[in-house]
Amino acid sequence: MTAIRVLLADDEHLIRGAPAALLALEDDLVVVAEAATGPEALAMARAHRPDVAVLDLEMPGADGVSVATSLRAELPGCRTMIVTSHGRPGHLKRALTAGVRAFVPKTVSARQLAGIIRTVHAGNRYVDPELAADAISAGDSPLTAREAEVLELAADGAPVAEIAERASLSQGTVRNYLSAAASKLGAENRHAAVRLARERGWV
Amino acid sequence: MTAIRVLLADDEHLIRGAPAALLALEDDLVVVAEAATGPEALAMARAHRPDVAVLDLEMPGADGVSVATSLRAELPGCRTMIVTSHGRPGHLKRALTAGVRAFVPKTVSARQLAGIIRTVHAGNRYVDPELAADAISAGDSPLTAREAEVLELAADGAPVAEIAERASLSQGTVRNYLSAAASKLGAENRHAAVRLARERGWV
DNA sequence: CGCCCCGCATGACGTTTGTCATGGGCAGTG
DNA sequence: CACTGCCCATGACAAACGTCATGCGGGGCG
Repeated sequence: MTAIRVLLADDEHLIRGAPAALLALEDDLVVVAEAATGPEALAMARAHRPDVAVLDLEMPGADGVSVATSLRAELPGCRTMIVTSHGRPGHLKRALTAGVRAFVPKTVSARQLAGIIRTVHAGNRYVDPELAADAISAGDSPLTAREAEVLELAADGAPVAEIAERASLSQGTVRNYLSAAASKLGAENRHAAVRLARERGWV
Repeated sequence: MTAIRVLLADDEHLIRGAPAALLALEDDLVVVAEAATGPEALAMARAHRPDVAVLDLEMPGADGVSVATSLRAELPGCRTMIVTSHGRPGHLKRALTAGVRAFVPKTVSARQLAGIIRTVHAGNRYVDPELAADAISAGDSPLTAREAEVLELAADGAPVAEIAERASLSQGTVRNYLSAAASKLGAENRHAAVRLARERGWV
């Protein structure tokens, strides 16, 4: 049996260090490449053609999900999985629709991670039960496309006038969307709405 | 020479896994305890009396700095150091004034971490050069105590009325502080101010 | 001591925002 | 084709917000 070839992409070097521990215990895994940024991960994947790519969700350059989509197009044989510290429900959904095979919080142990890598390599999927429950209970985003767009422009606390200009909309319209979004999310005002949408991964 | 006794506290299991790799390479370090939350870290420290405590900044229960202050009071012989993914200048300052001996980003390798642990155990300090530069250029918080307090209450987008009640202040006063804070930070409104203050670690 | 500066606190005033009613255009569905 | 839901826009009114003038009290300085 030939070993599973793994690509590790994470800007936190300590996390990339974990597989060293992994290798000491598991002899059917081999780390063929490491990367600290999104673009670097892509380049490494092209060069080394891993069986499984383990991607951090938050990386400089490009986030894990977008790397996964690129990878899916370029290297269909390569399975991808995401690890993250912040398990937002929306991110999980985005990842799964991007064809990611596993979604794992960084709270797992190296041993568990090894198991999940094997699961993924065997063609199966894995999602952390906790995160899955959150995602299901949180449900889908109730926001329309425009509402989400406007809410995103409001994310850094910009005044309505600026948002209206950047979205090429009337101020009244912007206020309407913001109001609609806030009420759909059960928020008192748009800023609280932004916060909630962020928490659920809808922005 | 007897080995350095280390406590590891981090909710991300993968990070705690790194020292396993470390142990394979370094024979003068021994991990005597691990913890995933703030309170757990304290309990473990009391039970095992480590030489050096390596604490994550963001943990459930209590953050690394508050654990460090408690530790300093209870186990003066124990040196503390902080590791973190998000290197905010303000956090570094808070940590140092709390008597923490080292402040390190998670981008370091396990080998570097080992070196820093030795440095700390020898009685020296270490701060990541990058973070130090940021902290110096960012400077001190220009906010007065009340301004910071009110800004913090405004952090989740609450309306002024609620903030006023929670701070036992008049609404006008709250608006004043918020306005002052925003202008000091160069922000257009309080929400942008909150965002900026967060980035700099001043809240 | 008298002085001034700064932090703290408040109410008043004009502006921005949230909300609601209303209406037209446009796509998808039964 | 009628219907429904989304998008875009407008105007009006009340509530929330930002800014200013003002006043009080304590610490540093001449």
